[in-house]
Amino acid sequence: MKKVVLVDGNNLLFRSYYATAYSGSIMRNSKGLPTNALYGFVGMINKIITEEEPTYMMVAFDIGKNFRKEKYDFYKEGRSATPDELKMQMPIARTILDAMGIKYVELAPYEADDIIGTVAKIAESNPDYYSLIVSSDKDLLQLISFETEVKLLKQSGFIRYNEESFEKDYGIKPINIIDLKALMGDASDNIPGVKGIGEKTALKLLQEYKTLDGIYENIDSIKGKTQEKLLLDKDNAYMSYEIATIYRDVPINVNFEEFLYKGPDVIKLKEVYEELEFYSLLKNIVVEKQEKEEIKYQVVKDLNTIKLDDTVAFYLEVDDINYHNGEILGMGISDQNNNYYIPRELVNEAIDLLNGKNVITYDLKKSLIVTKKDIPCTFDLMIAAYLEDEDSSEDITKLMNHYNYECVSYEDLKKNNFTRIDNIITLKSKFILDNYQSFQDRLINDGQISILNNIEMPLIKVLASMEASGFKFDREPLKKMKEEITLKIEEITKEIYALSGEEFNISSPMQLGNVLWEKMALGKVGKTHRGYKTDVKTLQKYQDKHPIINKVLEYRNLTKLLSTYIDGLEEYVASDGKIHTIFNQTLTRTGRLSSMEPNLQNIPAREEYGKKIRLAFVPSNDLILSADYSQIELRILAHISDSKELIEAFVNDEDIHTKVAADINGISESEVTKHMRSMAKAVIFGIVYGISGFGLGENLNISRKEASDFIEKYYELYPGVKNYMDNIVKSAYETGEVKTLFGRIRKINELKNSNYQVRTMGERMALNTPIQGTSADIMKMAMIEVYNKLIENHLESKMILQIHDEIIIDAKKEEVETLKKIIEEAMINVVKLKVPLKIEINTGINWYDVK
DNA sequence: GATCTCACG
DNA sequence: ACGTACGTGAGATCG
Repeated sequence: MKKVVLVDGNNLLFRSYYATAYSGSIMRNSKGLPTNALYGFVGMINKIITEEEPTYMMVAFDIGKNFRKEKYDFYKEGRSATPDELKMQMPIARTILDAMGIKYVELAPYEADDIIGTVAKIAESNPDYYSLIVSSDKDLLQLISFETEVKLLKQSGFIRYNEESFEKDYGIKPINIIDLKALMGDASDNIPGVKGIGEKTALKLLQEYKTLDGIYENIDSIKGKTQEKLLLDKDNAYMSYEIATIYRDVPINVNFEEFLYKGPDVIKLKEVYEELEFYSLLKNIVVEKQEKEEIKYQVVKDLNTIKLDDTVAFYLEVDDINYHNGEILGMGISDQNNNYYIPRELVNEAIDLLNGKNVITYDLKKSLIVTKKDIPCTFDLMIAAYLEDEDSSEDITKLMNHYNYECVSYEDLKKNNFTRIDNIITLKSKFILDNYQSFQDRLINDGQISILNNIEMPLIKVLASMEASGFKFDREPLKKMKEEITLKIEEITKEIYALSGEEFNISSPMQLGNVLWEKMALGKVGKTHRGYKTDVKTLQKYQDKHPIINKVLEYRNLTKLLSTYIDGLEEYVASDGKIHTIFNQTLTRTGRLSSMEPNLQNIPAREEYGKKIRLAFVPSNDLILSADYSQIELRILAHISDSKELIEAFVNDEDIHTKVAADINGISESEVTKHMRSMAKAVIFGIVYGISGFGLGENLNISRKEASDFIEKYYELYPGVKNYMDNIVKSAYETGEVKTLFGRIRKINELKNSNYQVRTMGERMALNTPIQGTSADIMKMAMIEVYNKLIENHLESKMILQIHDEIIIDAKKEEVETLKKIIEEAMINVVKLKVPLKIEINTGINWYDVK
């Protein structure tokens, strides 16, 4: 017999909340998050598990609308609202259950009782199962049967009821709990029952007449006041009967294997407890030692002793996370039969042994940079893991730990001065060899193998070449700027102190907030966790209130330029006078690249003064050339939404923002003002992000109503877009993921979250990712093409940067014309959409001058 | 280490 | 009624 334990989750949460809440101050973690209900909840769940040792376990929750309430408003009326402190804990209870390895089920408009009733009913149809229901709610007693028991929780301890013990206690059959409720009502749920009949009378009646029907059939033999009351409230009695009946056919797919209790994911559980600061519970978690891979390897002294199979994995360790400054520590090579450790002095030669083999590694780009060699490699596990939504950080050990390879993290390895490096490196190459195949299979199965083979793998050496080339940096233009800014900051600081009447740290949002919004009372603004909001948008709202606001804005502007860009960038200038960024190819959730140490994708561009930072970015050849896609995301939107109007506009090379402005306002394009055009532009961008009326209103400083009307109008004019938005969200809910035009997948677990906010964010991701991701795919393919063409044509000009829809070339001036042709050809023809792609190319003697 | 702010597409 | 636009990285402050 297999035991199915069914738990009323809401009941447990309420019990544990109120068990401690009345005392006044409730338990919270250091961030102020209330945790009392969760702490009790976890305790109860643990107790259930140890006492009952379930084979299958499920926790049911109430969520959303409630069909009883929909039909009868008075149901549960008068109940005091669930306190916010408890509400906040509810979604976390789900997270805890996930980490505990316990399945939970919730489905509006049903209550937890109904879900439990449904599962118990299905369990009853399997002779192998018997069920135990855990709750303090007596309603659930109606579910008791030969195969189903109820553990009724009491203030302390519990009573365990089966058919027999229930009948002994109550003198009626379990199912007649419904009749009992129908008669006596339930004050806590506001079920009326028959006025004036309580538990005692009701039980006596049921013992005699068995059921509600029985009572009314024999109403004549019931005497006096009781008969009067029963007749008066007959309708109420039957209505109460209906409400009290647990609905046992909730439309859920019940697969008991999903309820199988296999114990917690200790790593996840630890994380959750740490967040909640459940230290006493943390002590009880035992992270089982993963089985240690015993690895045999030989330290290679002579490369001639190595004989490799056709398929080999290698892993190269470098002594700095930022590999541009790193030295090779050593290399591991694994094939089917052997693991070799190659000491650093032999690495360069050993790489030649890989020629002609099927070579697998983790983080090929790093190896290309540090060896400065062309390494043949067909499969980068780091990228495969990224595409499969697994750990793909620069530290391979995260992925290894996930697959039970015990391996010290890179951070700790470095702290220990890279001791035992030979053992660790060979373990890494062995791990790569052991696991690449399953990732390859997964990529083939989900259709992402072409993303790997045709986009990401060829892109690796393009990025490596860009990083290695670097962007030449001339400190000279910034020197004057730095002096100017430093002086100006001093000045403004004094002015701010004078205007506010006190000295404080202007860079501290907390102190600044207190001065502006409390002491000076310049406006009513929103709060953050720590104090008042002081961001640009908030400040701008009160710009005219007091001259100090503009001073603060200027202070912010200048300190940002100084610390992040002027001082910040200088630190990254290498001995060759260039800045070598690192492109992270396995980070963003949409498929875009990111750039770090330093980030060259966010160098000031929008504001004239900040833009002067770009004066320092100079060619190592003759010119900086920039090629950027015009409105690529909108063109992609036009394509994938198949919007007739948008496609036509792009095909005719119309100014899309002007066109939309004209359409929305019902005027001709020549009548569109600048203002109208920029409004339209904001609407269009908003749409791509999954905007709300509120959001657009905030952004454009117009009323929410006006903003909503704008959006509405847009949908009317471009029904294809609206249609796309609805469909993509719908399919994302069905499949839990979205894809780009080329099949790159993004899983969106947020859509399964029980929290409304998280879910709507998931919907916006679903909307935006195919657009942003497709654009990223296209740009990556174009870059590969440009790179290959540069080599084919033996050009000395180098691609050095990508900023999402733009590439930057360090150009030789005599190559500019050829470059323009090559780039245009590559970027425009990389894919055929229903709309043409369009690019713009500009050059300048430095990055600032590119126009 | 988390939070706030701000730079980019 | 909720809370309110997608994707990033970095510096300063705070606890």
